[in-house]
Amino acid sequence: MLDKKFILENAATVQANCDRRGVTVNVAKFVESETVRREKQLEVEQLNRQANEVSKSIGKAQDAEEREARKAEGRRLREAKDAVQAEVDRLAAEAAEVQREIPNLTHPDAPVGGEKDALELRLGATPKPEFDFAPLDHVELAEKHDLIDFEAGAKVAGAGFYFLKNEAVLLELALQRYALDILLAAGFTPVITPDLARTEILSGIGFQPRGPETQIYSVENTDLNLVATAEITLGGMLADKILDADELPLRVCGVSHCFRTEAGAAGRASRGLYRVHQFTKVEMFAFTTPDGSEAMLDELCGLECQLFDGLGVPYRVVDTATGDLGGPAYRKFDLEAWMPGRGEAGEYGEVTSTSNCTDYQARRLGIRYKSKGEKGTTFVHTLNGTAIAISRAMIAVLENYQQADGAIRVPEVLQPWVGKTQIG
RNA sequence: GGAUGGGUGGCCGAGUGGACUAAGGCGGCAGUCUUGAAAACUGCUGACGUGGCAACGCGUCCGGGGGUUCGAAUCCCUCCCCAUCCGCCA
Repeated sequence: MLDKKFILENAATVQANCDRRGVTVNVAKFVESETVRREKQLEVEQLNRQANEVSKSIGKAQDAEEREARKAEGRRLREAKDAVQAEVDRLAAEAAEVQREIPNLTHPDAPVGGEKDALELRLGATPKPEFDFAPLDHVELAEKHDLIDFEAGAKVAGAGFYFLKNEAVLLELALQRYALDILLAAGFTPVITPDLARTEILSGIGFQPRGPETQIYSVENTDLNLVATAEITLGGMLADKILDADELPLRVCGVSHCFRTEAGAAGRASRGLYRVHQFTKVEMFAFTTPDGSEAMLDELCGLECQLFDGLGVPYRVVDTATGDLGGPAYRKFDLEAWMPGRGEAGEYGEVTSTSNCTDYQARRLGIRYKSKGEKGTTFVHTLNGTAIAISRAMIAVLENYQQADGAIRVPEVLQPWVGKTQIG
């Protein structure tokens, strides 16, 4: 979330930013509640100070009568304080409600508009494959080679779940190892995170688990939720910590399962593995100083490119438009892989996403840093990026690597872990 | 699931109603000594909010919430979390 004082002092800018992002928020209402709250808060502090003075004087009272008189005075002051405090609490809740809805600021270079207005920045190293046959989509390929059982998934857990079988299992593990090796070389600390997290952590990262259109599965009778991404657990890992400036930037990568309800999403574009309720993901996360986050966003995006160039999958990089940014993101780059079986004659489909969330998450999670020899603390900047989301990477690999005879070649970088050069 | 013990500043840890203005230590910063460093010694050193150019002042904060009291880290209620042991278990 944004700093209260910042919103007060830049109300017009904040409102304009919300409008550009297509988020309906009444910033003026926040300003009104917060302004009055501050005035009332001063009253509370005055009354507290007076009451404290009275309390301290009681021990020095000369006689019982004076002591009783001062007790009464103290009681009166505390009651007066409680009344004003109640008003302050009400106003604070009112302001907080608006504050929670206000998204992060936006990078000035981000394209303005909606999903269609994403700006293509560059293409990957691998050209789109030229097929002299009609390519199959991953669902057909998976069926042909007995790689995925959607029917059993639906029976056991419902539509959107699946069993991976045979080489698909080896591919999943190979993709994880492939990503981890590259990230280890890039200085990331590998982590396997919990697959569940407390509501408080989810909302710190910017998810709203109990809302009506939530993407999040919650566990009944507990405060736990299935995580939608390891971004949640990796950010939460350092919640309430004060780091040393020397430790920054901190790079961690987490392996977790990801669970998403995908409420309201269905249709041809969601066929097969593309939009599922559960998948495995290797996620990058970084904590930086404020002046280090822009470079880190480029670093994370560069790693995503390295990963997909290495896999030999064609892709493009896009700069997400303002209206399509999630609340915490200041700027977001997506990699869209070429999926020959998608749509009528192949389409790009999102496979990774990397965001600079500046201090928006850190402020909620209480993650700060301290520089040697300086007083005070500063909120860190947090960034996240997909290394490999297994299900979508698997679509891209299967569809791009299919052969005329129906076999699927295994990308060279995965062969050591898959243990074969082709499937079928 | 059962039993017990815990949650206090960046970290460790003392503190059972009024000088807590939270002891002490570690760490950090500055200085003395030293060619330099280390050691030793001396001093400073929590967070957030608020007012002030500043010195500094005021308020809040001892896991969360509620209560008792003129006054709570301390007493009461409640919830959460952590540790250890037992039971069960991959």
